[in-house]
Amino acid sequence: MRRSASAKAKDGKYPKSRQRRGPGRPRSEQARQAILGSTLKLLGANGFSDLTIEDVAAHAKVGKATVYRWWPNKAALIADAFASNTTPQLHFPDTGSLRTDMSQQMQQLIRIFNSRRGRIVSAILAGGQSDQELIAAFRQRFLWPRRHEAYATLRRGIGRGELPKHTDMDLLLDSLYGPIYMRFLIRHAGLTPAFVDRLCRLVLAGASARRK
Amino acid sequence: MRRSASAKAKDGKYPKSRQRRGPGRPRSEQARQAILGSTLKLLGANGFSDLTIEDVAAHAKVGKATVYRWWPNKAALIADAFASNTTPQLHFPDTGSLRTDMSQQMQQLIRIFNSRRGRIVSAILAGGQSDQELIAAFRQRFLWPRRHEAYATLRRGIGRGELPKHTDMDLLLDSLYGPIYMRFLIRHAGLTPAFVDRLCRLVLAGASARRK
Amino acid sequence: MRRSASAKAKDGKYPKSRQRRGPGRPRSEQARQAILGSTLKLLGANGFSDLTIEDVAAHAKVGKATVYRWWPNKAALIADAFASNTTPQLHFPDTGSLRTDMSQQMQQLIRIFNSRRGRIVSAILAGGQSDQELIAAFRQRFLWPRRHEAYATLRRGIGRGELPKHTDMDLLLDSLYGPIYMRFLIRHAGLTPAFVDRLCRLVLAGASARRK
Amino acid sequence: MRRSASAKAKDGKYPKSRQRRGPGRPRSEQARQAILGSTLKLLGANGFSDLTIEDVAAHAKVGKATVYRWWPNKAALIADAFASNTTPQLHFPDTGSLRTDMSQQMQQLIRIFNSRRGRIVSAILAGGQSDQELIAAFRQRFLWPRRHEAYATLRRGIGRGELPKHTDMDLLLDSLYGPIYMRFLIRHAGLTPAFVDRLCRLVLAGASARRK
DNA sequence: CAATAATCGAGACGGTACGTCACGTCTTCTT
DNA sequence: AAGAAGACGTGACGTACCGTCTCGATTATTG
Repeated sequence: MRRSASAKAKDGKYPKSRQRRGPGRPRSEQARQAILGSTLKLLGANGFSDLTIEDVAAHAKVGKATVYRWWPNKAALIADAFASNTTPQLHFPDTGSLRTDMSQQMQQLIRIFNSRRGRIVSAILAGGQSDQELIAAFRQRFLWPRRHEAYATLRRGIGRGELPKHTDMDLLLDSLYGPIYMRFLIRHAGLTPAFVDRLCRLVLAGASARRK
Repeated sequence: MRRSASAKAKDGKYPKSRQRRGPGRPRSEQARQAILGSTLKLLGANGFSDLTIEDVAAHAKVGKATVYRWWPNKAALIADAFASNTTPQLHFPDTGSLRTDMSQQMQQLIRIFNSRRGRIVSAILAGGQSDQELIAAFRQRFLWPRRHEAYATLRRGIGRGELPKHTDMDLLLDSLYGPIYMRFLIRHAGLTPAFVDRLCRLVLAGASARRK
Repeated sequence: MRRSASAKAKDGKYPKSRQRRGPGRPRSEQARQAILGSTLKLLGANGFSDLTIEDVAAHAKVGKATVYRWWPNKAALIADAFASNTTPQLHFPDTGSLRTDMSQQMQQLIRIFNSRRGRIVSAILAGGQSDQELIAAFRQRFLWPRRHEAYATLRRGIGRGELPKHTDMDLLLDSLYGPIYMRFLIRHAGLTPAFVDRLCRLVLAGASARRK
Repeated sequence: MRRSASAKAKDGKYPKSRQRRGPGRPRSEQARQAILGSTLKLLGANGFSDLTIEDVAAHAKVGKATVYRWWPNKAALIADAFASNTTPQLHFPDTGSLRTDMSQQMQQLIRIFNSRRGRIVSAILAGGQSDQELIAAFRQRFLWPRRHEAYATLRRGIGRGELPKHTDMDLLLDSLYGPIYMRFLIRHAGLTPAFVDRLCRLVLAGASARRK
C-alpha cells in the first residue's frame, strides 16, 4: 500500500525525530488498525461474499472513503488484513528428523485451516481466482515465507542423508501440502492429524526411495 | 431444483404416449439450453463473482424469471451448467501399468485445467468457498464419478501387485491430485506434463514402498 | 416522460380494450403519485437544496431506482411534481372592469407566493437558473397557460376601450407581474394586497394614457 | 465574516508603525484575491450549484481551510466575491430629464445581465432562494446602493415637476426594474434596449399621470 | 373447440451495496 | 497565527443487480 515511507524510516540515527514526511495530515494509524481488525472479524464471521466494505467501515467507525483511499478493492483489503495478522506461529521445528519436522509443521497448518482463521485463507484463495493481485499477495506474503523455511528444513534432511542429494524440493513440498489444500478447499474428506501423519509418511517414503 | 418432475418423465418405457404431465405450456428445452450455454460462456469470460443472472438472462434472450423459476441461486445454475457439459473425455485407460494409467489420466486433467475450461472449474471452486451447495455439487458431479473410476484403476494395480493390499486409496489419490489442484489454484508453479510425470513417479514410489 | 401511450389512448372506440402497450410490467401509477406527492411535501418543508432524492424515495416508500427510472434529475422531478399539482385556482375573473380583473388575479397570485406553495415556485425559479429544462418547464406549464388567459382579459379591455388598440400585451403583463416576481425573489419589500393594488393602478394608468 | 478586525486596521493614521495587530502571521491578501477571483471565474463558468469550495481552493492554489477560515459558507463567499467586483459603472446620469436618466441606467443594467457577469447575478439570486444570508447580501451590497442613487434621481424629477410630489418611490422603482428581473430570470422574452425603452416610457407615463 | 393452466418474453418494482464526490473539520509541517 | 497540504467522518449521489411481481402472448392438456 502507499505511504510506507514514514513506517520504514526506522534507520533511527536520531532517536525520535527526522522521519521525513510530506505536508498534510498524516494517515491515521488507528483507523488503519480498526479497518484491518474489522475486516478479519467480519470475514471470519460471514465469508468473502457477505463481507461488504460498508460493514467494514461501519464496524471500524470509519468513513467508507477512508477504506477506499487506501485499498482499491475488497481483495486488497483482505490480503492486507491477512498479512498484518499472519500467525507468527507456523514455524518449522528442528528436531533432527525430517519427518518429525515436516509433520509437526503440517499439523500446525491444519489446525489453522480448521479454525476460524481458515475461513480467511479460503476467502483469499477464492477471491484470488478472479483477482491476480490477491492470489499474488497470498503467495508473496504467506506461501513463500514459509516455503523458504521449508527449503532449509529439507536441506538439513539432505545433509543427514534422509533425502537424495538432488531432490526436487518444489515437487516434494507440493506433494506434501497439495493434498492438504485440496481437502481444505474441496472438503471431500477431513483434515485430521492422522491424515497428515500418513500423508507425510507416504510422500517422504517416495522421496527417499527415489534413488532406485 | 423443482425441475425433477418433467425431467424424470423422459425415461419413456411406453413408446410415445403416457409421459404424465399436467396441463399448461411445457418447459422450453431451448430456453434451458440457452441459459446453461450462456452461463458457461460468461463464466469462462469473467469468473464467478462477475457473473450476474441478469447477464445470463440477457445473453440467453430469456426472461430473468425463467432463470429463477428453475434454479434457486447462482450456485445451482453454475453447477448445472458445469455438469451438463462435463467433459466426456477424462476417462481412465487400462494399459496394464498403474503408473501409465494414472499418469495418462492426470495429463488429461491438466490439459483441461490449462484450457479455457479451467476457468470454469476455478470459478466453481472459488464460488464453493462461500457456498456449501456449490462445492457439494462439484464433488458429486465431478469429483466422485472420476474417483470411482480411479478406485477401479487402483484395484487393478493391487491385483497386479503394484500396490500393497491394504492401500488407503483416498490418501493415495489425494496425494496424486492434491498437488495438481494446489498449483492450479495458487499458481505458484506451472502445471506441466513433466511435473505430472514426476509427481506420479514420486507418489507411487512411496505407495508401493510402504509395506516396509 | 415515457409511456404516455396508454394514458392517452382514450379515443375509446372500443370501450375498454385496445389501449396499446408494450410487454413488461406496466408502470405503477401508485408509485408515481407517491413520488410526486413526497416531492412537493419535502420541497415545501425544506427548500430546493435540502431536497434529496434519497429522502423522496424513502418518504414515498419507493426504491431510489424507481425515481431515477422516470426522472433524470431533481429538476425534472420538481417540475413534474409542480405541474401535476398546479393550482386549478388562479383563473381570471370577468367582472367587466380590466383593473378589477387583473387586480383580483394578481391578489390570488401573491396569496400563493406568500403561502407554503411559494417555496416550491421559488425552488423552481432558483433551480432553473442552472437548468434550462427546469425553467422551460416552468414557462410551459405555469407561465404560458396563465398568460394566454391574461391575453384574453386584456383583449376584453381593449374591446371596452380601457386600453389602446395596439397595446404591447407582453410589455404590459411583464410590467404588472415583474414587480411581484422581483419582490418575491429579492424580498426587499413585502408582497401585500395594497402593493398589488397600487401597482395595478400605476401600470394601467400608464397603459391607458399611452396614446398621448 | 470575522475578517473585519484586520481589514479595519488599514486606515493607518500613523505613518508606518502602530497599526494594531496581534502576533502571528498576517492574513495573506494574495490568497484573498485569488479566492475571490477563482470564485467569480468558476461561478461564471458553471453556475451556483456546480461551484464547490474544493474547486475554488484548488483553482486558487489555496488550502481549503483558508477558505473556511474567512467565509462561513458558499453564500458568503459568493456575496463577497460579487461585491468585491461590482461594476463601478452602473451609476445614474444627470441629464436633466428623468426618463433619460432612468432609461440610460436601465440600459447599462441589461448590458450586464446579458453579459457573462449576468450568470453571477443569476447564481446569487438562485442561491439566495435557499439562503437568507445570500439574498440579504445581494440586497445590501447591490440593490440598496443603487436604489439610493435612484431615490436621488427621482427626487430631482419631482423637483422638476416630472413626478407628483408624493410619489411612492419604491413602487415606482419596482415597476421599472421588476420586469427586467422577471425577464432575466424566467427568460420568456428578450432583454432588449427597445424593451427597456418602452418599459420606461410606460411606467413613467403611469407615474406622472397618477395625480388624477 | 372452448376453457384452463403453466410457460414464455419483457420489464417495473422495493431494496442493498457499490464506488465517487464534496462537505466541513482536523492535524501535521512550514512560513 | 496563518498558510498549504491532505486525511478524516459523514452522507448523498447515480448505477448495477438482486429476487419478486405483473403484464400480454403462447402452447399445451382437459372437458
